[in-house]
Amino acid sequence: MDDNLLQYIRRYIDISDAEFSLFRSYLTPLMLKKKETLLKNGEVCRARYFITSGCLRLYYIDQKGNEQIMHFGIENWWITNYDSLLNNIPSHLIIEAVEKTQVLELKETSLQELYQRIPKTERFFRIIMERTYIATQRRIEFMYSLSSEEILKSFIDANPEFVQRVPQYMLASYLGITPEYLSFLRKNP
Amino acid sequence: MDDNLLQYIRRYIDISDAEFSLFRSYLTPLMLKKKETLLKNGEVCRARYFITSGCLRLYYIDQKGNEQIMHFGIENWWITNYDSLLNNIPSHLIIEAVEKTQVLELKETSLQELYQRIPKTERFFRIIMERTYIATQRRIEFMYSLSSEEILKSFIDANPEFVQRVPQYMLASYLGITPEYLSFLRKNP
DNA sequence: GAAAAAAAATAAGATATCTTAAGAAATACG
DNA sequence: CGTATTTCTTAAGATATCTTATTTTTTTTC
Repeated sequence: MDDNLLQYIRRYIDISDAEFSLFRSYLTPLMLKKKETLLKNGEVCRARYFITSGCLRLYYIDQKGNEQIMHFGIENWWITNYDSLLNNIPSHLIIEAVEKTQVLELKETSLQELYQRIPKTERFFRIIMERTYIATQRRIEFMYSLSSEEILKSFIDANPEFVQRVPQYMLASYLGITPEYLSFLRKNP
Repeated sequence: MDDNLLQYIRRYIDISDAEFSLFRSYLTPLMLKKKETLLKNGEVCRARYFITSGCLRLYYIDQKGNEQIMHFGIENWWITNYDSLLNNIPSHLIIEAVEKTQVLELKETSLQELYQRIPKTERFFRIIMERTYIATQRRIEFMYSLSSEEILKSFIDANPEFVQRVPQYMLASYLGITPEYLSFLRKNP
């Protein structure tokens, strides 16, 4: 688990073993059962979570009472509600385990301290943020230019193993279509 | 112009006048006429641009040959193609002036140097990236949960002055609808 | 200031996607 | 293991949005 994280960090910055130990000491492992939540509706988000195993989803309940999934998080991804975390506002987004999931919690207060003690972590989180943003941009472009059928097809092609892990109705929500229509699209190829 | 930039930076980090001068020396002012481009299809993006006046749009041409606008940039916003810039890949996104526009160009090579010379600039750009990401997240949530009619209405309500500045067909593209449908929606309130 | 070009409006018909409702299949649970 | 709950499928009818084509209005250009 720690090895994964270390490798992950070293993809982006040089960090000594001692520095990593310090970094690691700011992280708290949490184990979540399926359907347990990390962040509830109305709570202010106070931490980021690095997923070491399992799968989380970040979603909200819309006016009509439907769950709308913004994105999923899997192994080696950070997940949080940045808007709530950085602007100190209550979250209407919910972070919940899709399956049994292990995360490392990094409290935002700890992170600010970490930035002081190991300045290069600021670079690390800048890079993470850049990459997260780029992923989102690509996704928007995708959704803008493809029909639902094409979006579904290319998502399944790109993430065949992941598609097996989540219920189809969650996939439909993530892709912005109804489960019924997803079912229809799968049947009529 | 420089004052605007200085104020803007000081919203996020403490920076001395001397440091700001140094920062400023890495920026090159460019003046764009309407329809001039900062980034062409197929080019690798090498810089970020801080808009001091005017308006730019970032868009691509989809399979059907339609322009698809990803977003606009106005005064006091940074604009670039992060995917191309940071991954050194050719851009299929185009950055073009919607009206006469003045920008300050920050080459990526200069920025890397700046990170070394004034480490706190790393913090500044981390924060910019976070805020940019949050804006995008909010937008996705918006587009997921509202009908075209609601999206249009709330965009116009939130940005009445901006709506006057860009042609309607660009607004339609940005909001993900056809110009004809936008026209229809305006007529049938 | 007139001609050309670009942008916006209108409207009819086409299509993608949603809604509703019911039954079938799969999974979780005691 | 059998019942309860959740998830998935199917299909018909409804609706939002697009397409195409034409006309009108506005803006640009010489």
